[in-house]
Amino acid sequence: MLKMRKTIVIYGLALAVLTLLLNVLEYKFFIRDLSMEVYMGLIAIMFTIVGIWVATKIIRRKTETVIKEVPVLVQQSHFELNEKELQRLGISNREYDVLEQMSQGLSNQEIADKLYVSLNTVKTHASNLYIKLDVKRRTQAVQRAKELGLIP
Amino acid sequence: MLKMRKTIVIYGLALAVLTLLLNVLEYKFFIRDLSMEVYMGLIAIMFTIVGIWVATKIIRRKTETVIKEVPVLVQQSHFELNEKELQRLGISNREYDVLEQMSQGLSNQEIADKLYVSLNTVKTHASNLYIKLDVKRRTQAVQRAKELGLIP
DNA sequence: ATTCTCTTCATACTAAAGTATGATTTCCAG
DNA sequence: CTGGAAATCATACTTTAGTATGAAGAGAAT
Repeated sequence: MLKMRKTIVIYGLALAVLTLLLNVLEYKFFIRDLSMEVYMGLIAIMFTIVGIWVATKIIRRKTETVIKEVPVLVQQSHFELNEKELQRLGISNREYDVLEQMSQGLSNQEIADKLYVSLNTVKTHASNLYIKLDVKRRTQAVQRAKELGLIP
Repeated sequence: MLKMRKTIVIYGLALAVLTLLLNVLEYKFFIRDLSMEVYMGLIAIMFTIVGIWVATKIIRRKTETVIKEVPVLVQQSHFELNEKELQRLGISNREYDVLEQMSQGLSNQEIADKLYVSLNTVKTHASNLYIKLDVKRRTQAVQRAKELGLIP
């Protein structure tokens, strides 16, 4: 609002200066000889320019901010482990580790290497997992685990 | 640019109308009696308003577009098959059938029974799939296929 | 007509997965 | 301190998965 007042002051001054200028021109160069239409046209154009200038001064600060909401697909960033299900099914820590690696598509041997245990150990954990998840194969285990929110 | 031309036309018309109006006023109501300053002031104010109007018409198009990225969790509720990938990888119809059943956690034998083909046929399709998907195991194949949008 | 892909299937393997059982150690709770 | 769960591993075995190779019919494309 402070700037508004400033704009009005500037506008008033500009008007005064132009009026003076026109008066000076009027008496010094006999512009009165020109037809009224041309005279008015000049003033009109001048003040249209002034108007545009004023408008830009005012409106520049009132730029319409169009907030365009662009939907961004987020790949499952919100996974939260369903610990209740884990407990309910009685899945142990190590079994869960194996399940995780399984869901990454690793073979039993690769899981064994990653977890620093023997192949047989992984097989045992896997077998126990299948019983607890009530499935027969690892592909089903991964499917079921995802359904139950045990893995992302 | 089309809109610019339209604005100019409107402006020209407005100027003409106002000039005419002033001429009519001039001869009918003896406005000439008013001092030149007041007369000019009125014209100035009028055309300042016109200028502002023109300016708003022009400037309104300078809207600041703030692109706000809204994260949208897509729970893959509506799956749309990525046929381009299927073609790119050269996966045949039958191979895709096997892939689908595979992702359901079925064994090769179960898939064979479901598709009314022999176990060996399923194995062949599976093997070819692994080559095309560049994976080694069915678990990885399912994973990869999901990433590529081949299966839900 | 013949080349090519898809589909089917077989045989013969190798590799991996999965089951069953038992043993050992560690660690926690009753 | 002791019974039980958890974790580890082994041996032995069965079942599935996966590879390699070849073959043959069907249909589309050239």
